[in-house]
Amino acid sequence: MVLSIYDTFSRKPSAITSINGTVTMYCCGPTVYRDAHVGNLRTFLLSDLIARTIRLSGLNVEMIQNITDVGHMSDDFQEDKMLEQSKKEKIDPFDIARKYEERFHHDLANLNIIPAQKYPRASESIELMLEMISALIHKGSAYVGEDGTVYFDAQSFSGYGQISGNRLESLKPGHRYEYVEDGVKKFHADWSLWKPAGDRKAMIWDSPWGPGFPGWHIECSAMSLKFLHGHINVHVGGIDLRFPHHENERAQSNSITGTESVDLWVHGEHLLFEGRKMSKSAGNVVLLDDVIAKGFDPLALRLCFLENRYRSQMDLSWQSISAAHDTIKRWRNKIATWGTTQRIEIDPTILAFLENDLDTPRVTTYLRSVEKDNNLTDAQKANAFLYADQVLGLELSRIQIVQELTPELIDILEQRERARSSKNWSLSDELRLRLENAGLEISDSASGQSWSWR
RNA sequence: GGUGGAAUGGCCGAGAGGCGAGGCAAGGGACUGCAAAUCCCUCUACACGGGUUCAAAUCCCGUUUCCACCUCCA
Repeated sequence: MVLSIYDTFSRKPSAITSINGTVTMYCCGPTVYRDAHVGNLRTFLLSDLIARTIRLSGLNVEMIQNITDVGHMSDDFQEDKMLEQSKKEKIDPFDIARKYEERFHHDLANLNIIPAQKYPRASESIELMLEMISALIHKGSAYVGEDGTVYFDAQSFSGYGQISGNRLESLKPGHRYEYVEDGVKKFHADWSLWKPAGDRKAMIWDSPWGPGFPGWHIECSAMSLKFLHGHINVHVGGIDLRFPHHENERAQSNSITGTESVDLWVHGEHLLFEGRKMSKSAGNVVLLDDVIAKGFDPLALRLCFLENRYRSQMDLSWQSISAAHDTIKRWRNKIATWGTTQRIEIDPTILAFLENDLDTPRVTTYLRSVEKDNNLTDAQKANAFLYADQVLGLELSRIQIVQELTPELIDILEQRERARSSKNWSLSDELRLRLENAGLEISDSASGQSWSWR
């Protein structure tokens, strides 16, 4: 069996395809003009879960994730997001890109996401895009407007709208915003592949149509086809990219290859915080560093995500992160006492849950029942947890990290030991409170006090 | 207006037509000098109105409310 996952295009779960035992995967990556918030990270985690499950089924994965560092226009200011942030921080736009790109990788590592094989940058793939734009013009799928902008001709692609369910006619009004007819496009749904530089001085490149910069959608078509050898088995991204980004990407790629370039379109639903989509304007943005700063294991966030279906909107709260933090800690402690096995046996139940559209909530529920089942041996329990952890990625076999105690804390611990042996309970309780405020957990037993970090 | 989803107890959330997942919080108990941790127990819900069926949270029709997307977005 292999992973079967919900395909937005066909609107039903479909078995993952592969070529000679390898699944090619493309994941829409970040625009590196700011930190990724935990909602962004939920989508990046989805790619990781897919890749890990595919490997558990015995197939290889070749995975690419792009870094958008040019051409992503901001609607508010009609300016490139990179350049906008560059002005704000008063540093070179490429330095902005490298800064947030590094932080993106840092976040992925903290969430125990296995890196892709390659993270191609849009700014380093301009040649690829220029080639593709020329090819699209040559095929009659694109045209050069009077202002020097190269547009994709939406009507040239008959399947336009099949991913999102939108129809070209229905899109006409441009309902959300006051629609401004710019008069250069031939058709309202056409989009730009290459834009002339105009007044712009930074992040521009020469092209057959004069100096300028690429449109946002073309980078994914160019990089996915190039780096995944012309065909993508699985394409992953957030639900909001379904339209227009993926719709446009599909039109571009298919016009080039003349076939269906992507087998499966997988979309992750949004994360809500306090019942609303996490966004800057709503003021409810949470970063992974915020989670860590509150003393939570970043993998507690990972567990929170795993306990919800990737296709459901989920509402995150500090309470649920805290609960997940405690659960991971308990599991690690128990596994340490059960003993880790040398060889992990396949657990068909867990594998079946995962291969059934990444049903991670069922896996975690199953693990909780294994945890409580008195008919299982410790070795059997450990095996189930460690087998699942190959995909869950919660580092359940990790021994608690022992941080150095400060001399002050050591002193308080010794004082408390003495207070306890002389049965000075009020002093003992006071000292315990001080230790707990410093982030320790104290437990007393017949053999004396012991401590651990929260 | 178009498009894609959703509605389950104090909260979060699985649900396959057929004895009410699970978690968190809360309350009670065991253990403890007291706690913490751990373990045991308790708390019986499916938006509304119809329909199909021996049987509906689940299927069908309608209604209401909510979220998201409609050329910024993970």
